[in-house]
Amino acid sequence: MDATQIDHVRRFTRTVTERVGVLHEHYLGRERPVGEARLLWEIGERGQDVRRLRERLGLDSGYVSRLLRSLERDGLVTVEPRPQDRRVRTVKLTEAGRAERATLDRRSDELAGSLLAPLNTVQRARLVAAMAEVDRLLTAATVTLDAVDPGHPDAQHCLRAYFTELQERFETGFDPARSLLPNAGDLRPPHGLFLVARLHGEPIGCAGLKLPAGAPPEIKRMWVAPHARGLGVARRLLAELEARAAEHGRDVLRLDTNKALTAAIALYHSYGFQEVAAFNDEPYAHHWFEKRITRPPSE
Amino acid sequence: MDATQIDHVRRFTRTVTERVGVLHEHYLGRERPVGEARLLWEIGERGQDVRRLRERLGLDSGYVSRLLRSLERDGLVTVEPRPQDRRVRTVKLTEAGRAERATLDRRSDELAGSLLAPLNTVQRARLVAAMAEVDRLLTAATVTLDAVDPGHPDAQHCLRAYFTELQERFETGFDPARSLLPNAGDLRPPHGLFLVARLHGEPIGCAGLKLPAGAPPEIKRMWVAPHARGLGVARRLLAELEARAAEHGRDVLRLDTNKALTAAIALYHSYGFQEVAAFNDEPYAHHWFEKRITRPPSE
DNA sequence: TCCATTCTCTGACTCTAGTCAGATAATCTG
DNA sequence: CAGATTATCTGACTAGAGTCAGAGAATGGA
Repeated sequence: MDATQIDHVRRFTRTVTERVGVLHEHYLGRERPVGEARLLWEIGERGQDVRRLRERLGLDSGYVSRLLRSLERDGLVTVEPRPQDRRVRTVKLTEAGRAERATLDRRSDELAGSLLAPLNTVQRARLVAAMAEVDRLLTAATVTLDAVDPGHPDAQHCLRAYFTELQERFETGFDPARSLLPNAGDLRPPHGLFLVARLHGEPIGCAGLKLPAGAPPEIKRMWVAPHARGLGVARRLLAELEARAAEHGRDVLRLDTNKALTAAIALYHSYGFQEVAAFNDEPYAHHWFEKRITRPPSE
Repeated sequence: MDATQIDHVRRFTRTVTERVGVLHEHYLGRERPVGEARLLWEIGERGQDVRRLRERLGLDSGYVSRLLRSLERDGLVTVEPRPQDRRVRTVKLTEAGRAERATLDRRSDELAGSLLAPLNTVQRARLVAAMAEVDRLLTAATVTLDAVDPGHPDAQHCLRAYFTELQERFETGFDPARSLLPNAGDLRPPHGLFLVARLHGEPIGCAGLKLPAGAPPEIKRMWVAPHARGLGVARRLLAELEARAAEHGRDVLRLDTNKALTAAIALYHSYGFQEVAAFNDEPYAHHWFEKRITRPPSE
């Protein structure tokens, strides 16, 4: 990370906070305080639990409560206990609330328009492309990787989604019980580990590492949610597993995969894996890969 | 401006305000309120007039005064009347103020670093490049063009800078009195007009249009400050003059230029001007251009 | 010289945004 | 069923950010 990079980022944050920040206030913070507007937005068309709102916006419970009272007074929302659990309260937009949210929506469009308006067609296209790139990479930078127990709800969520996807994509279908790793529970220390990738707290990907005694470690159950693809999450998962395997003193990494998973196969190649002869009799595998582990790539 | 462009911009502002905005608060708003920090930053190493600070930050005079008192109490700045005009007060950083500003500076670097940290080398390079592009184009979008009297201080500033530059770049030097337009005062209605481009209120470029009765309008005195080049300001000035000439019912636009101004010549070509035979005897001109005016390009 | 103007400051406000310490009600656990 | 836990609410605060109406000093112009 060199000084000119830092300098560019600083210029960027300065320009953006000045230009976008100021306009943001100007367009969105007009007749409604920003806190209420954010809440109104986050409630969404279909309603939300108060608890979730608090989590999503990272706000104090008392504060949210007060904001909701204010929105309620203005007739924009209704707050009611959830029938199944009357401690939890659910917020819904009223007709007026929906209308207010729609104007916020329109303001957002106006803001976007005002940023583009002074530019000519070529500049606009470039700005939009650059913004999409910044958006994508900043989003990628907020993805966190954590080792969790394979039984953790987030891990289970990813595994279920993974199995469903395999079921759809393999020509033979997929039944985890017939695979060589029927039980993901094996992917916990000391026999392995399991990583979950999260974006804004939501699980969006996973990868497991099997650490058999006396045999090379194997990558298993790697998956990234469709909406999170293109962020480099899979590559980060690979790098993290490689680093962890190295920490365990291992010097080679293995994996097997199905011919239907073309994107994954391309990733393994580009990440430095070499195709090798079958080293197990996984019924769903068509390709086997191996990579010698060095120190984790210094950055 | 289509819907997917708007959508990309909206995603961008959302991601950026969430990620950059939050970190900004976290890193910069620590021991000092944001208002004071901004002020401290804007004072700069060499001191500033209070009036200028107010203008730059767009703050109420009472508010700035209060912020300065607070910084003064903390021993970070000294405020003194300016000897020439004792109404105006000038703020200077003390040693402690300079130190505080340096820590803000370091925090800014840390913020930038934290944005880049989770990414790998390739992603970093891409993010930085995209940020530089966004920065450049958002800056370009904040440039304003206004018709002013050629005698306006901002116009005079640009003309002086323009003449100085020509003096340096023409092999023969340049003396405005020997040119065909000795007096820029002719570039005011009804015989012409004069545009000034400004960025954050500072003049960064200009262009004049001569509207002689019975002859095609001519572009004169077009200049963009070196630090503002690459923002498409010259192109915008051309487009604006073209539109104004069209409003005056004119259907052709002319200009002459010196062979030393290669970038300008390239711009004229790419903007649709055709080189023509000399239509005047401007002593400093080597090339003469003409363009038929249509309706201003619709965007 | 006097009056208008410019620049800054002070006092008295307002509104957001948010924190913190309980109180209360519903639900879960043993 | 008692006690712990969870989800929400209320009251009492604080700090930041800014507005507005003058007051007062210095300066410029007729």
